[in-house]
Amino acid sequence: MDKRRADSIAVALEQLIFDGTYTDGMRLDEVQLAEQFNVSRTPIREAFQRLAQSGMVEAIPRRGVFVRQPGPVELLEMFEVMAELEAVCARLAASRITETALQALHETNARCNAAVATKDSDGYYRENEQFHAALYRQSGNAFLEQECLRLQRRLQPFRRMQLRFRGRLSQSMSEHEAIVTALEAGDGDTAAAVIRGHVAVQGEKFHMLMASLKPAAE
Amino acid sequence: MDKRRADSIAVALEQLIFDGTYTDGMRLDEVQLAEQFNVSRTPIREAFQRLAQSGMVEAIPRRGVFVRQPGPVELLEMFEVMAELEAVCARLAASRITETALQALHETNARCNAAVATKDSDGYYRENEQFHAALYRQSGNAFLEQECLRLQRRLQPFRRMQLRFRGRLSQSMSEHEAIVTALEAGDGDTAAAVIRGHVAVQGEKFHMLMASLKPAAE
DNA sequence: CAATTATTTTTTGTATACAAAAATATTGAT
DNA sequence: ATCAATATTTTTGTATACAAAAAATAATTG
Repeated sequence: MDKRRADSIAVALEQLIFDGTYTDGMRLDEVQLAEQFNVSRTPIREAFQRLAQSGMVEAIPRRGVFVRQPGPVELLEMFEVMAELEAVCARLAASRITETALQALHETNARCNAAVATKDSDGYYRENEQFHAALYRQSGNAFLEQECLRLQRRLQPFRRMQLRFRGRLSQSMSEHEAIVTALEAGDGDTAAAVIRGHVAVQGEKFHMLMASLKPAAE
Repeated sequence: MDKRRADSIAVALEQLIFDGTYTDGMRLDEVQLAEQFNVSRTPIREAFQRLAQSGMVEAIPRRGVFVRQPGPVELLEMFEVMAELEAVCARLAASRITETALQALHETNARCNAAVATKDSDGYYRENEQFHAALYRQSGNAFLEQECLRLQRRLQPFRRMQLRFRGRLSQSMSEHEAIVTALEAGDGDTAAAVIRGHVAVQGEKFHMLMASLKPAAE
C-alpha cells in the first residue's frame, strides 16, 4: 500500500510513540533509527516531517526532533474541537442526509449493539468509528469530513481509554440512537447538542482521561 | 527567521502558486527548481512535503508532485468550515472573553473603521485579520485557535477578492460591531450566527468568488 | 579549583551518487 | 502506417559524502 519507504516508517514511529516506547520530550536519533529500520537517514528524516506536521513530534532546527505528546490541557482542547466539529457535521447532516444513509446508520447501530451484547470490543470500536465516519460524510462537506477524520485519528489512542467504563457503553449507544432520531426528524440543533455531549470530555470521562495520561508514576 | 533552507523555499513556492506562476495540475520539476533556487534536490523535496501537508500540492508516489488548487466546490466547502469554526470561537468566547479583550476588540474595530474612511485597504486587511485572530484567541482554546489560523491562512488569497465590492466594506464593519455587542451581552448564539453569516460565502459573495477563480479565460 | 576558552566529537542540513521505476523513443512485424 | 515489444532516457526514491553548526570534552588561566 505504502509506496514510499518513508511512509511505513512514519506509521511505525507513530505506533512506537503511542505505545510509549518513545515518551514525551525524548529526542529521536536519526542514525540510531536509520540502522534500526535498516535504511539511510533520508527516509527517516522524511518520516520525521510527516510526524511533525501531524503534531506528534516537534522539529527544532539544528537541534533534532523531539516527541511531543499533548498534555492534559491540550488534550481537553482537542476533544472540545472534536465535539464542536462533530456537532457541525450533525447540524449540516440533518438537512442534507439521504434516506439510504439514514438506513445505513441504523444498521451500523444495530451491529454496534450486537457487538456490545457479545462483548466484542474490537467490533464495537469498528462500528463506532463507522458511525462517526458516516456522520462526517453526511455533512455533505468533503473538506469537513477530512478534517474530522484527521482529528479523530489523532485522538484515537486517547479515545479507547474512555470507553472502558462501567455503563458507559450502553449510554453511548443510546446517544447514537438519539442522534439518528434527531437526524430523521431533521432537527439539526438537537442532533448537534446530543453529539456534542457524546464526544465532549465531561463528568467521569474527565477522570478517566486524566488517569490514562499518567504513565506509571507514583 | 527560517533556519532551514527548505523552509524559505517552501514559502517561495507557496507564493509562486498563489501568484499563478504554477497553475493547477502543473507538475513541479525537482531538478529544474533545484537549479532555479541554486540548491540540491534535497531541500526542494523537503519543501514539497510541507506543501503537500498544507494541501497546496499533491505528491503521487513515483510520479512527482502536482499543483492542486481548490476548485469551486472545495473552496465553498472550506469557507463553510471556516464560518463554522469561527462560529464556535464566537460562542465559546461569549462566556470566556475578558473585559480587556472586549476593549481591545473595540479598538481594533475603531482602527478598522478609520482604515475604511481613509480607503487604506492594507490597513483594513491588517485590522480585519487582527479582529478575527483576537476572536480565535478569546475562544480560550489554543488548539482551536491554531486550527482557525491554519485555515484562514489557506483561504487568504481567496479572501482578498471578496471584499473588493461596493458596499461590502461598511456591511462587514457593522457585522463586526454586532459581534462585539453580542459578546458583551454574553449572547453566544447571536455572536455565532452573526459571524457565520459574516464569513460564509453567500449572495453576491458567491459570484465574486467564482469570478476570482477564472484565470484569464474568455 | 572554578570558570572560560579551545578543541574534539556529534549531529544536523545539504550535496552528490546510485538504483529502480516510469516515461519516452526506437525498432520490428504485420 | 500501426501497433507491440524492447531499448533508452528521465525521474523519483534512497544511500552516501561532506560541510557547518551544536554539544561535549579537554585545556588553560585566574
